[in-house]
Amino acid sequence: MSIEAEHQERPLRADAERNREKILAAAARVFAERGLDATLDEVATAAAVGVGTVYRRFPDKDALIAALFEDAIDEIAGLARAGAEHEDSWEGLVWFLDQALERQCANRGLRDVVVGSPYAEANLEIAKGRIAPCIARLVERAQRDGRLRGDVVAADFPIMEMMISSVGNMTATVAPELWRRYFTIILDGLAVSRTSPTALPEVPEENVMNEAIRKAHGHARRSH
Amino acid sequence: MSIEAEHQERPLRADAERNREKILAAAARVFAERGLDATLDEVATAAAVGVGTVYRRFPDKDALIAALFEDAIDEIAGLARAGAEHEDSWEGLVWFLDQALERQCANRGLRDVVVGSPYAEANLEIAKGRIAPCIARLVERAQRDGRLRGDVVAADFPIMEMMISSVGNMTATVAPELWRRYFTIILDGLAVSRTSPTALPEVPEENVMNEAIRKAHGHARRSH
DNA sequence: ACGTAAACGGAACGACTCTCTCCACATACC
DNA sequence: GGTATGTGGAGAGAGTCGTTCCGTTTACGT
Repeated sequence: MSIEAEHQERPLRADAERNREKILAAAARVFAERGLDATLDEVATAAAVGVGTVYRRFPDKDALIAALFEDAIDEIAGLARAGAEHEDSWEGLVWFLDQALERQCANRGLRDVVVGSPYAEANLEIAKGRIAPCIARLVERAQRDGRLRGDVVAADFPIMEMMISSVGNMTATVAPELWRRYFTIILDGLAVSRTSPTALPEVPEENVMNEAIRKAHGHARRSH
Repeated sequence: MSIEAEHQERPLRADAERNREKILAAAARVFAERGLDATLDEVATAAAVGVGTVYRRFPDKDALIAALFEDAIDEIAGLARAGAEHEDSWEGLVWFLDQALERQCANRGLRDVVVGSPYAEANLEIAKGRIAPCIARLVERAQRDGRLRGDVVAADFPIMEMMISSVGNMTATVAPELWRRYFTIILDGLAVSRTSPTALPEVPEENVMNEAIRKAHGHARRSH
């Protein structure tokens, strides 16, 4: 109709482009640490920018979140496909879970997206849909090879991931690798048979729980 | 000093006592379903009583929560002691975990208390302190008997409990027994050795996760 | 029966929180 | 140097939730 069918909007002014990048970087940091509940004011402050600037680049919070996490979700789907190419089916599955968990445990925002926060739900469910079939293939192959117990089902895996990443996120600041203990225990439970347990990494301090709880309340305090 | 040293305050008027009970019952129901974030207005409505009445009986929200959960926490400590009396140390441990999880998975409020919500923290930490040593004894005994893998530690158990109960609470309305699958898998991972996996209960529907997520957003929706 | 202390309901208060808008002011680019 | 573009951040607007207050009702002793 008008001038030309150029969906490409005119390039941003140099400073605007610079700020856009600062915002994305800051948002990535803030959402990773605090989860998707973090305020856009926090993001703006972390980017050394005003909130208004954030809203000039991204129509609303959901759009910013979608822009940040669409790639991350596709990356996970890619990992699942890569795992399927491992010659050993069990190790392919374990490798995929390890990689996915590493990301979700280090990034509270990513976990929120995957587990399903109210944010950007609509914008990201198509992306999330791409993961399920990949996992299904990984699981079936490991079961055919007699390595993965036959009574688990593909749908169990997202649930176990969210279970493990709940530990990961809770203890992220206190003992960032602690989730691997429970991941190892679960893997030992998923194997068809084994003669002795796989060695566990990083013994937890007597009071990780308490410290994690204390820290968590620092940022999520109720009013009173 | 005065009239007499009767800490016992004069008995409540009949209707007041009746309401006190209605409030406690309603609070138990509401907190079990919605967790400690539930409003006192919700509790009052569920008790068919005004908020003012709740505040006449309990100085504040924390006091109500403490009144409700102090017993529940002591009960868990009791379960741990009971588990220690089982002749088979492994089965004693499993029995205790099962009992504790049954309670925490059916009761989101109890889980919040144990995992450490900001509510009534001060009021209940003494009660919580009674549990840890009981678990330690259970764990050590099962390890001495060579049934429980030696590289786990008592402090791992509260963490695994919170992991499993996170599934329990998330899927409570959709598939209330689903957590038992992951409990079983973890037990298989905790045993020193086994030749074949323990049968898993209740296969999850293809989309439990999604439904659970959808339901969860029903009650915890952000503003927008 | 009746008077009064006790209890009641629930509107409203106050103190937050968080998204998003608005506009006087600054800046990059032609 | 002129102007479209971009900026900051105060504050509007819509919540949420614990707690209080007080006009009304009710149980209970006399």
